[in-house]
Amino acid sequence: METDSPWLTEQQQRVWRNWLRMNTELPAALHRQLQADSELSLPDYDVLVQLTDTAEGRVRVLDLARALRWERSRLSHHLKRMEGRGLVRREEVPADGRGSYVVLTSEGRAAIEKAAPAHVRTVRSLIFDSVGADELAALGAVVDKVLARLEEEERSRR
Amino acid sequence: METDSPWLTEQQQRVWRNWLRMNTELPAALHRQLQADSELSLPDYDVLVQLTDTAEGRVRVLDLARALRWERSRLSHHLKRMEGRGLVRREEVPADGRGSYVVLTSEGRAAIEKAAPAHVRTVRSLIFDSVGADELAALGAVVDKVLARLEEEERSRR
DNA sequence: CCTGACTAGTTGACGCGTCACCCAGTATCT
DNA sequence: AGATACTGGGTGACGCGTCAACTAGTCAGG
Repeated sequence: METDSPWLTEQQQRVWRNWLRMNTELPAALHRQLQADSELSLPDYDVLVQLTDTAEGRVRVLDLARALRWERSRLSHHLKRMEGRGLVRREEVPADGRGSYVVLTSEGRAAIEKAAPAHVRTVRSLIFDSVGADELAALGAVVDKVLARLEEEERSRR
Repeated sequence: METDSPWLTEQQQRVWRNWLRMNTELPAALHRQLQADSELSLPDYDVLVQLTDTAEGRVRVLDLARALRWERSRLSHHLKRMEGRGLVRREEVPADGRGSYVVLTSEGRAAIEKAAPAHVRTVRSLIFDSVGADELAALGAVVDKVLARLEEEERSRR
């Protein structure tokens, strides 16, 4: 009814619109920088980070999907493209005929080592350099709350 | 601000990762809800909102693109799909043989009127219900700063 | 009027992401 | 051993988004 009003307050609307806009423009800016300084996309970067974090740069596809919080299908598509560009390679799993490993190639390792410093610099420059520790804490609190709600919603969906 | 230290602090990393995750999961959740309650996608919704905000539900394509901050190409692609589903219609502009109007059809109007309440409810439930006015202000401040940096970066790019 | 620059909008190709479905290998139960 | 279910992973189709190239209409200068 009118008591819990169906719309957003002025302030909420303003923050919401800007938030949405930032959420489209920030990834776009990061993507541009990454493309300018390397041949990597943002998702490429995420995959390569996971692989470098792993001993031997070798992971089971499903483990990688879980670490990235990606769907198996999405990862499969993406790995196919990355494999085509020589960034990763697939290997069979001796113990399980269904599974496969994803292995970081030397090109892949070289690519992310080349790209990482400028990428981190860009993240810092676009966000953290202008956001103090107190603001960061407030932001973190909001993000955590929204994530908690999203998880709640996800649980209730199953 | 220590622009020379190459990595992020612990706190910054934590907030950054959660932020990224929220930025992928929040649109996904909103999209799911919209699809469940209507036949609209999030971009469809944005387009329809603009059209209903306009007198007569009739806008020049370029004006629409500017209002949405979309590229002309993206809008053109999207309008083609929406036109195929009967949500909008194109009309010629008498005064300028190049241009065209986008017109909201009655199906389009019905679709967004049906979808809007649940969508707003979801936004409120996922975000604003758990974020107080003080936190909202802090969030707004951060968002504004990041947007300012993005605009600065965009200007320097041209 | 004609030519050249500019503008409105479209198209095609490609990367990204989801959904529905498929396939093959493994585990289990009898 | 054979039927069945489950699991790891892949595919195809389609919507979304960007980039580069294109078409057609307009406009300004000669």
